[in-house]
Amino acid sequence: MDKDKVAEILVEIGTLLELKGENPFKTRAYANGARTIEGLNEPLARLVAEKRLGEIKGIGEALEQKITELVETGKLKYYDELKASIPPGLIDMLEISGLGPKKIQALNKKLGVDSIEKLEAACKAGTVAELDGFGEKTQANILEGIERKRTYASKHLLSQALRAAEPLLENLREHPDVIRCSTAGSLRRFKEICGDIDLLASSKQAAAVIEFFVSQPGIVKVLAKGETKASVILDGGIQCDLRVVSDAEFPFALAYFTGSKEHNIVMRQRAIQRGLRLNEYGLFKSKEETRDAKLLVPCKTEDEIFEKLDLVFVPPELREDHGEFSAAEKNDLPRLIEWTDLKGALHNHSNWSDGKNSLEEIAEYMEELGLEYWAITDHSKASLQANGLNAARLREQILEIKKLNEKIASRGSAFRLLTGSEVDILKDRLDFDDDLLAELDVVVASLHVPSSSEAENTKRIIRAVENPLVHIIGHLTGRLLLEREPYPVNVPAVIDACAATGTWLELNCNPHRFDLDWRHWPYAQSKGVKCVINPDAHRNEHAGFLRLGAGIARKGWLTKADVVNCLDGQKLFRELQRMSGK
DNA sequence: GCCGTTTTCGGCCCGACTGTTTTCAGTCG
Repeated sequence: MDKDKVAEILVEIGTLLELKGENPFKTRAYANGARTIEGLNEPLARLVAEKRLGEIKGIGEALEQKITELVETGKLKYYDELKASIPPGLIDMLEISGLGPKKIQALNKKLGVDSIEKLEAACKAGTVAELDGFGEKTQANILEGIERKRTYASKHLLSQALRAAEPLLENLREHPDVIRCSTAGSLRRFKEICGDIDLLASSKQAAAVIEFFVSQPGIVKVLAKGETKASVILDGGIQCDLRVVSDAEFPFALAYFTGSKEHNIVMRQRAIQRGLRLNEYGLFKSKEETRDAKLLVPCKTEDEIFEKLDLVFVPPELREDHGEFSAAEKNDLPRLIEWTDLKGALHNHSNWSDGKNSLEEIAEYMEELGLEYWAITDHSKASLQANGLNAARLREQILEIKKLNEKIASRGSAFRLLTGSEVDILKDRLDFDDDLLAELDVVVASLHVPSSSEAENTKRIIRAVENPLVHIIGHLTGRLLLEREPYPVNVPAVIDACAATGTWLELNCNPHRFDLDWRHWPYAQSKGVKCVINPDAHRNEHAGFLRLGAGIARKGWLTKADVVNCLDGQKLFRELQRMSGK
């Protein structure tokens, strides 16, 4: 069993224990263990075989035994028994906002509710309101929560969350009572999927800012509104929370609301170890709760908070407790890539296959953006649904692009379109012969019709990796976020193969894909495998995906040196030619 | 369930908001 599946089961055990009313620290131990396993850079099977799991922080005796059983037998008796003891409907109920383990337990024990349907019926019959600790209001909120869960998914693409957040932030910024404001939460950390939007503002007039916020256009419901905090549902179903603090508190609140839960726990632990207390209002020289300004360790920015905890500044994207603390302690954090480092892209489409724009339109637009190169890699003939090019049309396109490039050069511009193909990885070969591939500047090989077998997919992809004419493996796992699971493929094995041949791996920055996932990049980087951030653009506006892609690359700890399309035109052309032996 | 320069037991991050209460439990982030 692979590490992702193991991690998934550990998370589920944590959830099940939570529903049983177990000690919350115990349930957290499972969630922590899952994250630790997920973030391993070493093959889990090897750690198990060498009995070294226990050496990892966060994995104790009990978890070591359970993970070993999972890896060696593919099953876990403890998990199966636990799962059988809890009606599956209770887990679904956890997704209703306002319902947690305690309430669900009470509903289950006293009313026999074990599914969302039964819960809805009980609410409508009025029996929920009669329970101790419940009331009319709670009953109504549960019904509303059920309705909301049905109407809206509670997960949103990063790009959608950004689009919804930007106008709100813009308006807040212009409000006269707002001193500073920022996104926070998963959005600021650049998670590929956001559950909600977190906004933070500083002001001397918190109440006025809250009032202003809840009256914004596009708000369909106000869920909660207090003196310093409001929660609303936006058109489209995204929940948005605003917190308002004083300006002195702002950096502390920003750090607090940006870090993942796990990151924040470590931050607070570091404060405690230093005899301090950290919360969203400040860092205090105190062991008890306080907001006493005399005890405050003043910090004007987030940098200073990290400094006081003997850390260098950790960029928001890294605040996941995925190793940033040990690196920041040693001043060993990488200088992450910036989106402005990107000089072009190597996987894009035109109206010759399934894209919208013509070659001329693309060249003009990308040159205008200040990019140095843009590869046209239309689909190959096997992708019928995408109007893939056959050999004759591709050769025709190569000529077109050469002519267009001459025209651009004659104007004295250094911008170039590159010829290329996104060639299908077929069952036993690539969709084009090597002769044709050798005529192209860039070859991206992608698997579009995977098999259901991991071994088979991995074998096909590695065969493409080993073809010296293939520069890049496109969207390695084929996932579509919130739509389609990744197809089964042994990612570390492909990374190892790329390391051996020098083949590049794509970070497809279409916001529906973000494939390869950021969690895999530290391993790729450790093996010296280079990344190419590609928008897979099907229309000119998709060039904007590059900015998102750089954010995801930052989340994967990548630097300018790790990303091929940070090279300027000349260097990149030389690299492409060197790889294919020209 | 994990962990240890307050160590092998007794801690484990912290505060806002809501609804049900009349001092607090549950939930959320």
